[in-house]
Amino acid sequence: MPELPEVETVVQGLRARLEGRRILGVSLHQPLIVRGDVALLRRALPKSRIERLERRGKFIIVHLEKPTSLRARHCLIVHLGMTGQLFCCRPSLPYEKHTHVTIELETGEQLRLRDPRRFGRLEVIPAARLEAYFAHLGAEPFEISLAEFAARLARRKAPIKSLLLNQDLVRGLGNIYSDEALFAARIHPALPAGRLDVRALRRLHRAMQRVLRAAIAAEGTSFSDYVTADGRLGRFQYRLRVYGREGEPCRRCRRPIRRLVLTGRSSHYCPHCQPRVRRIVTGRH
DNA sequence: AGCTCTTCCTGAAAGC
DNA sequence: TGCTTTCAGGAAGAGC
Repeated sequence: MPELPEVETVVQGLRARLEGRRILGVSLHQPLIVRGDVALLRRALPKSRIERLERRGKFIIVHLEKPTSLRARHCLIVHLGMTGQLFCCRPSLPYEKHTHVTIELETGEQLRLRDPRRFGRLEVIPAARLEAYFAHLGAEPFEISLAEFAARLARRKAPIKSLLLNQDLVRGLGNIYSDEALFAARIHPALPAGRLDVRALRRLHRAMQRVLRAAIAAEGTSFSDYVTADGRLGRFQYRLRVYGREGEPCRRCRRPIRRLVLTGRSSHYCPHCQPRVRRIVTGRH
């Protein structure tokens, strides 16, 4: 599942092959992957030059220079959903199933978007609408201060795990890195966020940044479909402490990792290393 | 406003 | 063995 480290790895890998290059054309094999104005996408991409790539949370933003055929600058926005792959390849590479979009580049290469589960999206918007488009998104995990992080979680009653997944607070964490950050900070995923004390908040703020940096250094976690921009696998799956390890021994205390469901998402944790500091009323049982 | 549930989609895994 | 059912999850939108 592409989360911040996977998206960052893809963006870094694509920069050298895309920035400064011109787009020749675009083919939509599965138009349903496109959100918003499909006609605009078909108009804006051909003949545009790619100025630069940017990541915001789990979104990829391709900034396009203004082609002579259009009045304004535009941006291509890509979200990889949970099985999306965005990669450069030679045109001779056979089309894999679920390849939805092909973008032809002046270099002779192709930029392809493949996404078996189709939770991803592709959209072109005028550059002037970019900030409004992302207005709801929370802060970057590497930019948010501890004070701001604490303020956003204060008095919230939802489980801390659920709020880490909420992109409006902090952007970029998904199920894997939320679980890993909570383990590293020794915080139980079901704990209401507002009950975290200052020390727990500091541990979580640090753990979140440390886990994400380590995952970026390892080029992400290849758990299901994720590959880098060159089609290689990430390496962080070998360093996961709790995610996907239900029943296996905790790497710290050797007790079995458990799994519980919070707001429809599985949470992996160690009951011993991540104790409930106070009794939680869950409303279940 | 805050929180939870549902929906979209496919393939792998579990169940019978 | 082979078919059917269940499950996984990001984020938008509905509902409470």
